[in-house]
Amino acid sequence: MSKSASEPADRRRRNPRGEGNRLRAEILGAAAAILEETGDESSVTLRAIAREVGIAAPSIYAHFADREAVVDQLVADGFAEFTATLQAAVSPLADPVDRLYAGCRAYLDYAAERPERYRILFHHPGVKLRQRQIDPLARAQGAAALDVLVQAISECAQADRSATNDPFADAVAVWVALHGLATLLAETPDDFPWPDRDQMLATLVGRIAQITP
Amino acid sequence: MSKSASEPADRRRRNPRGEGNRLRAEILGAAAAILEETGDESSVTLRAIAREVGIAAPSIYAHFADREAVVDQLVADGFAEFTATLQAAVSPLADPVDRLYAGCRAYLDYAAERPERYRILFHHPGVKLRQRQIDPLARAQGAAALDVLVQAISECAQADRSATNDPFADAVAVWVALHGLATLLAETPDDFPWPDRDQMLATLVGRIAQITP
DNA sequence: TGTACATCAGTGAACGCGCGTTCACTGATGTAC
DNA sequence: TGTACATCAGTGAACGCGCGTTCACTGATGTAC
Repeated sequence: MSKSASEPADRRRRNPRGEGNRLRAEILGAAAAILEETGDESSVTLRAIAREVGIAAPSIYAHFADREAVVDQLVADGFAEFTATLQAAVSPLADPVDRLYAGCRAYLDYAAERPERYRILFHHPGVKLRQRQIDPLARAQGAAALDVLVQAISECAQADRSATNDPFADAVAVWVALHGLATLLAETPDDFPWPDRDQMLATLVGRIAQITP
Repeated sequence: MSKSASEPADRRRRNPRGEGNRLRAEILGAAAAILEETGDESSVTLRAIAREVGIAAPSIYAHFADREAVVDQLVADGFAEFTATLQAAVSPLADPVDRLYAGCRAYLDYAAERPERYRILFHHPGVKLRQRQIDPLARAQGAAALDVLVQAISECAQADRSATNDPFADAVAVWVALHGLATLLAETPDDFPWPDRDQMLATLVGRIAQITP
């Protein structure tokens, strides 16, 4: 009916000349949606993406070299988003202990809200994939995410709020614990008797980073 | 050549009447091998299993209802094996702190030696799978594995070697940390600057379970 | 001991499906005149 | 302003593949007599 030319939801209207990137973004969005809905990376097929977007499958090749390239971009974008989320959670706070806990909470929240998106950041199925070059940008983003924890713990130590004498090792330990908690929360049967989330965080983060009470 | 009748490696000799279970075991072994080699559950196909064992694919249906049943059995057997490994590591030791650390070390060793086998214990890809009934036996085995940690920490507390006042919550926290460490050790790039494994264990287990020095 | 026969572990061909990818193409859009 | 044309975003048919699963079957094994 109403074919108002500027309607952004007016989907299958072909994109004007310079704006091929609109389709590119739609492809990535559809891929992310399928990943989250199915909970299975192997369900993110070019044909499923094309169905979701409403295009023909070969149209994707104008924007990505192959299926692998789409998934790689999903991982790269996910790392950027994840790291930005952590940094945004930490930056407005002044107290170093508050910053540490806020970063950890943001970590768990991200994993809870986008469990599959989170998962693909740290799991690359298939031996061949694991031997493939890891995108250096994604790598840097991952390092930046870990650095949020390293910095927070260092600040705690400087403010005499942490007894750590190896902030990096302790940040890695906190990361390990957060990763375990994030993934197991998503996999555990509904009736598993999880302790309270904040008690859990206090146990894991507070004790591992040796936060003084 | 030598067709010595009792040769166990004499593969494609048809099994005698009552021993159809021999093929069943071969199927599971092949499935486990494929899983570990490819690092990808979706590579464990009935046809791949049949190729590996040296049978026709439909032969599998005499022993399993469908592909799903094979993977389910892999998970169930994995849980039994994993739990038995933990218990075996703990049982010969007397000192409660030694028992706790031995259990944790066995946990990490199992995950390092059979990374994919370990992974499928705690990750069920696909939303539908996650809604499927979890095998009650596997569930009980999982609870028994966690119980190794709960008992060890309780014993530490009773021997005044741990300051915990909630052994279950602290055992869950240790489990979370072990799971995170086990999975991240397998996924991290080769040049990631991991702290020493025993330092890592001391940090995670010692601090979380509040082991007194 | 010898023979006929029932059992049942395993087979081979076939099905329909969804996939990634290729290829030659179409037709709306923007531009040159 | 009007028309011819080049561009290029997106198409539709087709390919070969590996998959799960079905079906009617085969033929070695063990047993009954």
